Amino acid sequence: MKIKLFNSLSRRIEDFKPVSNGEVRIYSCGPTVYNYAHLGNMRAFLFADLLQKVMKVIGKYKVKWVMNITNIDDKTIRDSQLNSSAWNAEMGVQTDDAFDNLIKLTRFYEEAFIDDIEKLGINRKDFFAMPRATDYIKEMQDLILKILKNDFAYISDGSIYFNVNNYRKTETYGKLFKIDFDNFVAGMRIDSDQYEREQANDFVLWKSYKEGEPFWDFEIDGKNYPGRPGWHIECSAMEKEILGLPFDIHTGGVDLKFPHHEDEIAQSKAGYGIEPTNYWCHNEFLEVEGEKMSKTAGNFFTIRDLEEKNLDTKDIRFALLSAHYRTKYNFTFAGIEAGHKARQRVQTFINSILKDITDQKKVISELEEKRELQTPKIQELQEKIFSELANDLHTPKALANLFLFINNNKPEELNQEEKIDFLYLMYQLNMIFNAWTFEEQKIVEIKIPDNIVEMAQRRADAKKQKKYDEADKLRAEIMDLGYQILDTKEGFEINKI
RNA sequence: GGUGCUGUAGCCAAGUGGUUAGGCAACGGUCUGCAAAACCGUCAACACCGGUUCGAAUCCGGUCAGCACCUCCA
Repeated sequence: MKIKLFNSLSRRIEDFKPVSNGEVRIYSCGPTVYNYAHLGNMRAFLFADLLQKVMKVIGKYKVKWVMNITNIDDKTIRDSQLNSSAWNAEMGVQTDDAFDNLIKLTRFYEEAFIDDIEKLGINRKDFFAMPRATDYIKEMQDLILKILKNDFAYISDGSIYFNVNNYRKTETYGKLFKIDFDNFVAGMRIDSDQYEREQANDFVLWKSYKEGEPFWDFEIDGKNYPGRPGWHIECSAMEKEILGLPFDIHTGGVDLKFPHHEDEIAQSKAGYGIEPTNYWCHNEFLEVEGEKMSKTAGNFFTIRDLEEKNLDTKDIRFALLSAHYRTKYNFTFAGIEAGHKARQRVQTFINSILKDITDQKKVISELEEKRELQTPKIQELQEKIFSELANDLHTPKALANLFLFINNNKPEELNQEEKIDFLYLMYQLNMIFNAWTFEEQKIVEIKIPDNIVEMAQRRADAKKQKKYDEADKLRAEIMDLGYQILDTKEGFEINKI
């Protein structure tokens, strides 16, 4: 199915056409690993994951998905410095080697990051690569040399800056973000080091070495400029090296449009002579109870925080995916609960279908095999759901269609073929949403301890004799022991909670 | 100041000029001694004021309110 995407370059929804047939190359701005990623970060990564999954499942593309790990920047350096208060024992022992400390700290948070996204249903195996910035210093230096050679950069006080004014003579600076240059420059001068730069809005490509910081040698025309890369150059070099230019889609949060992505375009054009990508896709922010969530504001939740509050990470994924990625998502605990209920309703429906299938085991084991839908009813449902997802990843409408189907169809009214088709469709859909399970539904004989069964029996007897106080008391006791009594027409059931 | 976004029922959230978005909650019902679960049903909205139109949540103008980015930030 043809995919449509909103492209930040044109500010409209466009038909997606890959650079090479049948393959999509995606680069996603990844985390800066100086702390645990928070839920707001996660929305960006969930969006990127949604995109690559839709490309695979609905677009039938082969996907190369790259997400970088920014492990060198002001914050990773700050927090890894000797005697930093951000250091903890799990990272190891600090040495007087700044680079060694940097790697220890960032590897620690990198591992934590991957754990966290996997909890949210993002599979690390889906990444073609997760390059670390420090592994591509050479490539960054090569790009900087090219930009210098093309006269779009200058050296000042040991640092190297991009010359925006020169660039603007022949190129557009402000493709993703309309810039009012008069105002923009004036505003920027206040906080910037104007003595070092020809223009306040010139951004840094290479920062000169400072005492106690990790650094790399950089020889230009026989002279060494020890230092480290600027933030924007990292992505430009890595995406070219790993994916080649131009690749298909670059993702990130809306805040990255400027300056980060604007600068990526400029660097790539100025150095390689080509823009990095054909489609820029940006997700909107996540807010908490209507307020912006950010690292600096301190009102953020990490995945770990939410797990401590006993939230199911599957519910978090589902809730975030049930809003469109280009609208602000308002995170509330009530919203997560609503998402949980909604997700369970679908699961219940799937389970009732499974219950009615004659050879469940076989059907489940064959779900992952390629298969054409046979029944018009489910074909129609698939068409509705898939075309919504293909239309700029419209998950809310896709889910609305699913719920309409569930509301209008009873499991027992579907015939055997329709049931199998439905399961197959849901299996496909689950490759995107990662919210449901397909497990054999049987009357499971859970081992209930004898004393619990005995108590339940006593409660049933009490109930029969209309001694409800006693019955309720026993029910409460059983609940405290971790079991739940459910009355049925036949008698009662005991479930482990 | 510049750039941009948003304002839809109790809450969340789609809406591409005309026909039920959807979810949660609530309420009613089936089932229960009561519950729980499940299922069935009901319910409501378009910030405000003008305009265009046979018809506007949707287009245009204005007003008000909120938010974000321009500074590290997904």
